[in-house]
Amino acid sequence: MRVHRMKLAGRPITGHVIETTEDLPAFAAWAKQHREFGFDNETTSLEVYRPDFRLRVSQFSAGDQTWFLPVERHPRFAWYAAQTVRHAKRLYIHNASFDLQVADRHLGVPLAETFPKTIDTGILSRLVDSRARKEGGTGHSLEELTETYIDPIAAKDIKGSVGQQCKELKLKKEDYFREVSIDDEIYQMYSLMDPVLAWVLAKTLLPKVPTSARHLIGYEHEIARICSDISKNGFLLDQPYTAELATRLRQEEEYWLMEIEQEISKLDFIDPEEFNPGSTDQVFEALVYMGHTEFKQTPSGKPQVDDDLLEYLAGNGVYFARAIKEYRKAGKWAGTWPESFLANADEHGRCHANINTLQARTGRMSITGIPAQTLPSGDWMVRRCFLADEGHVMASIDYAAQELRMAAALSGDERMYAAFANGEDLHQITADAAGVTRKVAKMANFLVCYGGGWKALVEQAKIPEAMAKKTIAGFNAAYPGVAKLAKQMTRLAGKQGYIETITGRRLYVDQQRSYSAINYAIQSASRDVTARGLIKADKAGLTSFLRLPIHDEVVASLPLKQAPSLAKEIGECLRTQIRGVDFITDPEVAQRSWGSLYGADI
DNA sequence: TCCCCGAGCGCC
DNA sequence: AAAGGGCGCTCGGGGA
Repeated sequence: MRVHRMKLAGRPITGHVIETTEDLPAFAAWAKQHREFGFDNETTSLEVYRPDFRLRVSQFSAGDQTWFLPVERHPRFAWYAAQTVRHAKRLYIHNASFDLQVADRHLGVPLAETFPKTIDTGILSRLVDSRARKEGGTGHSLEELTETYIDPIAAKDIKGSVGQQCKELKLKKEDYFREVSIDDEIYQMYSLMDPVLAWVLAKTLLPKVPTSARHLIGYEHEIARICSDISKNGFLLDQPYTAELATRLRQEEEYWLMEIEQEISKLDFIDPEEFNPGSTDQVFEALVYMGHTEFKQTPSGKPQVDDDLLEYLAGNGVYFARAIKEYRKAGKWAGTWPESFLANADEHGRCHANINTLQARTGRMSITGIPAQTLPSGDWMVRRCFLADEGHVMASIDYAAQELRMAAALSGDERMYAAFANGEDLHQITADAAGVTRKVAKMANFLVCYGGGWKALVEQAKIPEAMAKKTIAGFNAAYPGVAKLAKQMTRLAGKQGYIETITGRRLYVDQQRSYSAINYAIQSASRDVTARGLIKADKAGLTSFLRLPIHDEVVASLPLKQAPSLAKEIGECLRTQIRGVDFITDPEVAQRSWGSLYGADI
């Protein structure tokens, strides 16, 4: 046994490092005396389901005592870690979705057993203040929370020591946790402190959750458990198709690169060998040499070379612009999607998305790993990479105009309410009121919910100022209740610095942008509509069919024969009513691939 | 060399 | 009066 004497906020902390099986009885005796533990794991990476992933250490703490079990050393260490997790009545964990999926997969303690007794400090932190640090909040990393709530010096030490060690060991940060020796003193002390911090943070944060949001604590843990189950399910990848797609896109990229070099070699000013078409600055320079002088500016004042500009130039016969556009697209598509899917797949060819259930400041979820919320929807080729399970077909269950319905529910606008109740076309109503096309009116409808104004509409719809102003005025005339709500919420946000959603969530709003309050209220409450739907679907025993939640949609893999009825059942679970407004869903069943919901024929 | 950030673009 | 909300990922560039 090795003992580390540490300090946190002036108080002594004793760290015990188990080295041999002879140390285990002391750990067992200590663990037996406690029912509440801070819990954490050190692993080789964050990708729990990759074949080369390993659990290295499990750490438990209670009060000022903390223990380090090097489970990679001996199966008995893992057994003791599993027993302690089982024996606990309460676990305090920072970002529990990760550690509990680790415990599920590598210690054999199922999510259904661990989640109900867990307090996740990541969840608490987001209920106290959902903002990232750069948005003016505390942030949500262990280091940031420690700095804010416990001990700034300890926080700095933690981060500093690992950073310094990386330099000393000549390791990149991403390699550190895999390569560092388990006997390393700094690694041990860093690891020993984490569960202590989770324990202290939990006790500190619990009373800081606003009263209105108290009831969300259990609810958010439930959602986190369901989404962990969905992550664990994984999404089957069509590996041959995906590999072929990646190759094809890289070939396209190569082709366009040669075309670009051709064009550049026509200029005397630039060496084609030196030219990098991925660099916005260099593309700008080349365009200037070619005689183009009109550029918009980016927010930081640099010349803007975006798709709009390239498209415009390509339309005017500038082949170089077209080549750059196609080159960019092919490279981005290959790298962001098919190649990353292949790299992410587990040994059964399944990709496990990492679902951050409270990522956005509005509480909206985000998904990494499979960046599911960013896949192209105008083209099926990327979604075609994913398949329903053997004997299954893909289904999508999405809400019809979820956010606009929320605008109706929150504002109580009679015209909007009636439009939904009677199945009228909301976009047409705005179009008629403003005397513009339905397409422009539709943009305006969404824009107003985003807190936007006529200027944004000019940009998006590419229409003259006067028409944009007329459209926004038309919207306000058609739905006066929404305009009134926007005004009210803006005023409230400006006055108290935050708003409270209909589910009780407190959302801080930047003073300079208090107009965004209405969007926060709509987006956040909409997120809770989907999240409540997930809970209902889970209670109905449908979680094993779910593959991804995507804002206002759930993607599922359903057994072929029961697919229509199961899709309908999921749809019923998601469906709800708020203040008399129906949140209806539209279940859709297609073929085997996700792409078949977007036009692919398989 | 590593890390962070802005620009750009994909989605809801 | 007007104010476009929320994400993830990649790349290049520049600072440490």
